[in-house]
Amino acid sequence: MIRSDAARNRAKVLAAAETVLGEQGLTARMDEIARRAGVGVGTVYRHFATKEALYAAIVSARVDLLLDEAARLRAAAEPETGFFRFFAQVVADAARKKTLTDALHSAGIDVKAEQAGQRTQMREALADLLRDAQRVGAVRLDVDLPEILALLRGASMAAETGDYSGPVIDRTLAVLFDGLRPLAPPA
Amino acid sequence: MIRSDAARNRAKVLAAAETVLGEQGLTARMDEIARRAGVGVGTVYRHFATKEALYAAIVSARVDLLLDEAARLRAAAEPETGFFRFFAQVVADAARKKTLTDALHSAGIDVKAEQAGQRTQMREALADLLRDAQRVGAVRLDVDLPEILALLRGASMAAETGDYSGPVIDRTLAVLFDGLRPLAPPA
DNA sequence: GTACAATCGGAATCGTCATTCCGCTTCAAG
DNA sequence: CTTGAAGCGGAATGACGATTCCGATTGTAC
Repeated sequence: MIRSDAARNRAKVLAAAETVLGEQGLTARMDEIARRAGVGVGTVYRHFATKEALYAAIVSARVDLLLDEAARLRAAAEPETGFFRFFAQVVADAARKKTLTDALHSAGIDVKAEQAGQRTQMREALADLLRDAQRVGAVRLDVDLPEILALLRGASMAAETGDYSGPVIDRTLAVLFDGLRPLAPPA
Repeated sequence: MIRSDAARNRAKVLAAAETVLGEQGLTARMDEIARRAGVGVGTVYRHFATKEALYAAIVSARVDLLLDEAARLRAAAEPETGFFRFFAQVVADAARKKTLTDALHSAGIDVKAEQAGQRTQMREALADLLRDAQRVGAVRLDVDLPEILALLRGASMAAETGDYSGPVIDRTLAVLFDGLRPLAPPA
């Protein structure tokens, strides 16, 4: 039987962590997270073995949501827009909260099995959407997944760190998307 | 009179720091820098008050080089290509070494006066090159500096953190540049 | 060659967290 | 209502590194 207070506290910790990590990223202190959850540090550690584990739990949940969104877009069978919508979705998500997945990664912190799996899934989801879009001529044929990943990462990181207004993000994406469309009929 | 050994050591420290910080970024330890410079930590501190100061000195030098390049491109009076060349130059520089300017910034470390000045200069250099390119129709008119900065930051950060091969970077930039070109004559 | 100030090197210090520990409290089964 | 187990709070611990300190060196001026 799971104690009711334990469940409640776990939820409070997750919520607080999502907020604090979203605001301060990896530099946030465990004390701060505990404080905002209205709980002692010990309690945080009872639920999550380590700062990294707590972080992973949060990121993982967000990635799952994005993967769902990808599946939904794919099912909608609108290959002309699905890819672009998903791309925009990811960037919007990054803008909302500091994910710092890349910071984590570049900091050399090991990517755990679960995360590796998600990474693969994300990659596949993008590849699928991209292929669909290319099939119907919505995206030029001479781009491949690596370029897409680079563009998506770049856009996400910029959105994450910078302090851009919505309109700027929209215009930035517009430029990117135009670049991805098929070239005008060559001379 | 500046002692000859002091000058020599300062140079050694700078060189080592450029290498080490370039490889490991901000997480590099002062001991490591000292060791690679073949010098004691105390010596490092005699020349640079703080890790941040050392870091700033290096970044500052690199930015100056980029600013020179911008001026040179502007003087070359080839408005069609200057902007694009500079953009590619910055990204290539980021790919070569971890600048981590943004990491620094997002870490909340104060930007000193000198750096603020360089930031402004960089901004102006880009604005100039952009204006020139737009004047001759090499870049679409509905993009402005903020979007350019977002794109440049995104591309640089992706290049910095990721492990992309040269060809991928080239294709990525190609997409970006195509997106920045004037739209094909509307229907 | 001598003297003195500028430098050195690197051990010791200090501060900052993540993580651990443990006596106290609270839940829920009987 | 009683009791044992699970959970709690938060002080204490431990590691890691930046920065400081100071006796030993070394460069330069005279």
